[in-house]
Amino acid sequence: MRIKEKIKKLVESQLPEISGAEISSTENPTLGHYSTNVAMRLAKEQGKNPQEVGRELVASLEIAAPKGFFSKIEVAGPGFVNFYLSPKTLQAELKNIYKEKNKYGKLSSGKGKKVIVEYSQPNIAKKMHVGHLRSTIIGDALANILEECGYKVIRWNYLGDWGTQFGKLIYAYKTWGNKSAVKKNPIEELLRLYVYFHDRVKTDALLDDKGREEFNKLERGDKENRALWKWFREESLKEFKKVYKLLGIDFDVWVGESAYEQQMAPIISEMKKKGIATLSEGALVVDLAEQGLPVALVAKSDGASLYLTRDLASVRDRNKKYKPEQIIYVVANEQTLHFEQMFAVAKKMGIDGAELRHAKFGLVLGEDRKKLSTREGRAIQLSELIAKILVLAEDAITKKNMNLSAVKRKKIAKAIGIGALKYNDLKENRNSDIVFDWNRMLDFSGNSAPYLQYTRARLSRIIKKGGKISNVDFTMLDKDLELNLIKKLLDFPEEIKKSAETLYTNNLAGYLFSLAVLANKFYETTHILKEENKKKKQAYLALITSISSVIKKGLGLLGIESPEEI
RNA sequence: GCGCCCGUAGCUCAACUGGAUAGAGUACUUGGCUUCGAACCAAGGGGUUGGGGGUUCGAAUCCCUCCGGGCGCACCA
Repeated sequence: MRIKEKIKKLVESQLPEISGAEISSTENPTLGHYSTNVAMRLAKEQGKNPQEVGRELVASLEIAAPKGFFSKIEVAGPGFVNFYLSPKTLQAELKNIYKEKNKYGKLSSGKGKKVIVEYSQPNIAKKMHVGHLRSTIIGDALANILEECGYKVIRWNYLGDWGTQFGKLIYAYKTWGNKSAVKKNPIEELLRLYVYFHDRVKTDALLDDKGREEFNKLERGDKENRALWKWFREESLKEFKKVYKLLGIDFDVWVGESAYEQQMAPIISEMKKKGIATLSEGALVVDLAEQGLPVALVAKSDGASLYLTRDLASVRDRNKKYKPEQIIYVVANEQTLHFEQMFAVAKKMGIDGAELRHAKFGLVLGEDRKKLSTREGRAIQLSELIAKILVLAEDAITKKNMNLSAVKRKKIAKAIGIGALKYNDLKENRNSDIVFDWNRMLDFSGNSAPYLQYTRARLSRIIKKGGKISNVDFTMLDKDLELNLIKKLLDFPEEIKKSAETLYTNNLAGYLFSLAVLANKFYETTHILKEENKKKKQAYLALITSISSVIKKGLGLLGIESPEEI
């Protein structure tokens, strides 16, 4: 980023009339290392020929640029100005990167600021399924990335531990369930009851009212219902924590919707008092026509609270307690309207503080392109998915590497299997729906976590065998591939920054993959340990040390381990 | 019916948010292990970016329209 900033300042110094020259890092090295489109922008404004404007700019830049910094600046294509860094500049940059070691990539843009990332949000008394997986791993990665940018990140697991669903479950338990069955196999049994309830609703519409009734009792503090709720919640948490442990994911705050039930009455009366909420068909609603949104329901006609209302209470509470700069909700697309409404109501109520952002992601669909629903029992369970992938990973490792101890093999299987699972989601633009496909989840080749892990494991072996690195002469690295690798390393902080701003992870994943592709090319074409020129060998070792470190750190940001050997 | 998202190579997806010759993986064909770990590398074919129109130096990206898919739209979360 330093380099990019330098070029930006340089261009702006030559073009005082332009505000904010845009410099982009070029993908294709034949088009320079960096480029700018200011000449085209300027030409448009002034009605001039873009290439001519470009040539003028290049002429003045050549005088203004520090000597030897660029090897070439040229106008190309429709009027781009392309910058080619000199080998000297690249070598000097690598020297810095090498010195920074694992600190390289750390940014300070978020320093002194707090951000709450809310993710995972499993529902009590249900199993986590593939849908929760997306929120969990995207949220975890975003939290890591924001942390790398200097933010103090609060990882929040907002449990679905309140709502009518518990009324339904309690009704189902009281009607068809029994204590010993739940004790024996808590989650299985509760899930069975829940699915059974929804089956029965299809033929008996009155059941929905029964469920609401039980929830209402729960909300009013009915002792029996309270006890049941508490029991179900505890059993579920135990189950969730097992899954999180396997995924290597943890949270700072485990506060769910139930925490805000006390604040429902005051917040509802406040909305009434402020004239924001009005009665409609017995329920309390907020009109959002001005915002171009449908009416939002904030309290049911029986007085019971709703999701949206609890979310509002939570926003207010979070602002008060943590004073975050942002609250980021990592929640699926299907809830887009809910968040638009919630943000709009919050604004109307004058709840200010954190910027509220919905980092939405596409659904996981079945092979029939339909939503996988828990109610119909169609969802693939997370624990089942993880178990399967761990077995497969271990098989693959056994085939590749016979000499590992059982303990080591298990450990590596976890890194590979879980890594593949996570990377599979994180490499994609989170907006698109995903059609669930076992084969894709279990693919360990090509653009996948195991490819990156493998790349680093090979480099690690060389570094280990290469011995101590000292007195590195970076000018030894002068071949195209070597210089391209350095340029690629230079892009790392920029990719982290971009991910933090856009809340996307796919650019970072794609960056790591393209770095690994170059690294493997280098590996195949340059036999480092056999290099007879000692100075060259040292420089090669230093280069791959930096590459290995960036891959490790990049994967770490995505929540993926990269063991020294796999 | 209304709103939001999407449609790119056989399949799964990118494309720096309006930039250069639309790129990867996978599958397929071919070549490379006595050489730092072949979960790798090299080479090849594969496209009217769903159709049509518009905006401008420049469109997969923005606007209009049609076709196809997904998800929402008052007492679930």
